[in-house]
Amino acid sequence: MSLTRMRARRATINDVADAAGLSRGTVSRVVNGEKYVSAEARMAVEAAIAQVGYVRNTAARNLVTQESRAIGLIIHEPHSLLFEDPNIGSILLGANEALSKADYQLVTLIIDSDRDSHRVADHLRGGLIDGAVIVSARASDPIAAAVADIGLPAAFVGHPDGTPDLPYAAIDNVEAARAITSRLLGTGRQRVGMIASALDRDSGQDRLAGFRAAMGERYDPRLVVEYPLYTYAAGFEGMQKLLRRDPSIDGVFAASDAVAAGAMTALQEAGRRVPEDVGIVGFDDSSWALRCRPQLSTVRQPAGLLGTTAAELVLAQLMGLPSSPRVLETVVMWRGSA
Amino acid sequence: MSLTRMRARRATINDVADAAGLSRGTVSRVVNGEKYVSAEARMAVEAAIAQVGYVRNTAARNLVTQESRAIGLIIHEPHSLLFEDPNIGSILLGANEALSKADYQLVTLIIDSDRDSHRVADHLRGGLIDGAVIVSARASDPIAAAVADIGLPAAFVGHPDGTPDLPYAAIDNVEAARAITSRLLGTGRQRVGMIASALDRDSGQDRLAGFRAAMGERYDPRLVVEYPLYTYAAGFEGMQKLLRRDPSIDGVFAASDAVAAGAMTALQEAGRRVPEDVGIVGFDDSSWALRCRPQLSTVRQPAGLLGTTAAELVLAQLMGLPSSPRVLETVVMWRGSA
DNA sequence: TTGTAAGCGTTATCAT
DNA sequence: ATGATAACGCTTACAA
Repeated sequence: MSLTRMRARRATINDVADAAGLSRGTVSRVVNGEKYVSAEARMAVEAAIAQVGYVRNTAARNLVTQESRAIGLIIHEPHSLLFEDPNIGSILLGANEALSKADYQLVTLIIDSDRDSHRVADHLRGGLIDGAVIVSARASDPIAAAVADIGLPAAFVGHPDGTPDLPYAAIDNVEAARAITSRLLGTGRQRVGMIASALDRDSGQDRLAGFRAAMGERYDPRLVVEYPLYTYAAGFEGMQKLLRRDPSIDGVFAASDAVAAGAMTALQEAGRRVPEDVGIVGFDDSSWALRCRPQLSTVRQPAGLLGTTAAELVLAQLMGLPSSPRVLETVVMWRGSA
Repeated sequence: MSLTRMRARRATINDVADAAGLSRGTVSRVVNGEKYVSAEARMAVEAAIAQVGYVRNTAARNLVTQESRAIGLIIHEPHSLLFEDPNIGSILLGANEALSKADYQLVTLIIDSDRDSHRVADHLRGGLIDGAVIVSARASDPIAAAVADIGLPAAFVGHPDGTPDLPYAAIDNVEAARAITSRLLGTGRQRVGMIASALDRDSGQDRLAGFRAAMGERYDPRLVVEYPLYTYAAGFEGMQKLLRRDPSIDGVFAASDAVAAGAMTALQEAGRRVPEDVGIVGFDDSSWALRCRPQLSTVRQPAGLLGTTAAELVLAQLMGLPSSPRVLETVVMWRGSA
């Protein structure tokens, strides 16, 4: 006595062909909307499809066509950033939009452990994906190797150094940081510091470098504090530390809006007025910026466009076109916080 | 004259077999780490693999094994929520953790247009995925149909009604809303209102129902305002509206922490002290809660666990185990805002 | 322990 | 316009 199978075998193209009294070839042509099928054949096939409940097996199709029409987007962020950083959502949506338009499926793969890292690398190698957009890769992890391994068309968002020679979509963090710091200086501040973050990433390093460049002679390492992540908490603690180090501080560049928001809270709790007593500027022009009171002066980073551009970079490679790095414009948004 | 092909054909298992002087079968056994291969054969194969640069084609493998060891996570959120709602990141990470442990690859599919909706549905149907976790499906969209179509093992996060009879991982929004509203009432407030949101979703409806239940006789529809999204902006505007409607309002339940944060800002700009003049409570215990001054009293929603549980629900189905809805505990976090 | 060969469900080429 | 038939790259009985 045997148990009844719960789920019936999926109908194949053969079942359709049989039901329609036609060949597999014809069925395939109908399914793919090709020319050269008679109206009657088409109708017969369509009826048969409905009758047997056929849906095409994409895996089999991919095997023969040698493409998947899917692009991976790999996110490798520290746990907390997935929550705090609004850019990443915009990047995702931007990439999705570009790919959707080209009729590619975006599949997002997240890396949150070594195990993930290897599994994702295998996924890339396996031919399940035609290309990849890589958000914040670590130079060391297996992803870069996998991409190189099989010459997978890929592009970075951002521009970590030490990574393979791939096209990227990025902004000029040093120039943008220099610009907003100069503007802050332009309000007449005498003692300006920075809450730097994520120095293990190119963006973190570059923003610090830009700050330093703008400060020139006035740069004082004692007025710079460093935190590993672009978080509200980093800003809050960082500002308290700066205040302790030099109570006369009257300006601060925070490495991101989240950091700036934390700093503003710390400042206000310490009884300093913003922007009268201390001016504060951020980076990103994320939703944080408008939420602060006063609203944040910051650098607008075109997060969505970064995603879109990176996606287009891999699309270009897929079409055999040359694709080279693209650096996008940023603009200083001057509001009430400085 | 013909152009040189840029990328060489990928090595197949046949190439390895040839290079090693062994059969495909043996190579396959080595690759899959099976028993019954001699040490010398294994070494020869490994050498050959390295020599020809072989990586197995997963699509082909999936075709024959009839599984992909991948689970889709479908996110269908209005644009803005992907940025404002921190829960979704937690859900993602939670699901990923559970699947990673079971050696499944989580692939996140996002839906941001009708076009996406259909493409994703095809992706599900195509056999590229063994199961799906669905975050906030609309009852109407093609996803539910696709899942039903082929009987794909799936589970919801949350519990939209009108959706097919699938297991889900959710919290009891009405009970939780009732609980925190009661607590707010317990502080002696006389005029308490609500900023309701997302009434097109089960969570939005249920939170309103819970509020209403807690208010009983005291429920006054004039003290309830509604907004489509759980956003800071909704809270800000909603609070202003409530204040206009009844300046004597002294308590408010916001449908989410983001909403509560907006409300708090509006209150403070209007010169009301929190919690002295008006008490405010939120929902989620997201990172917003600790960011507010005073910190938010709110309902802790175990977002990560929701993701984990939903993932386990589909894993169970994959193993042929029964899987039934699971409702997770929430707890009231009482802090300074009321 | 290893080799052989039959699929997995498609698409694509070539006759007809 | 349609039908055979050969791939696509792999796993897996079954035989040896």
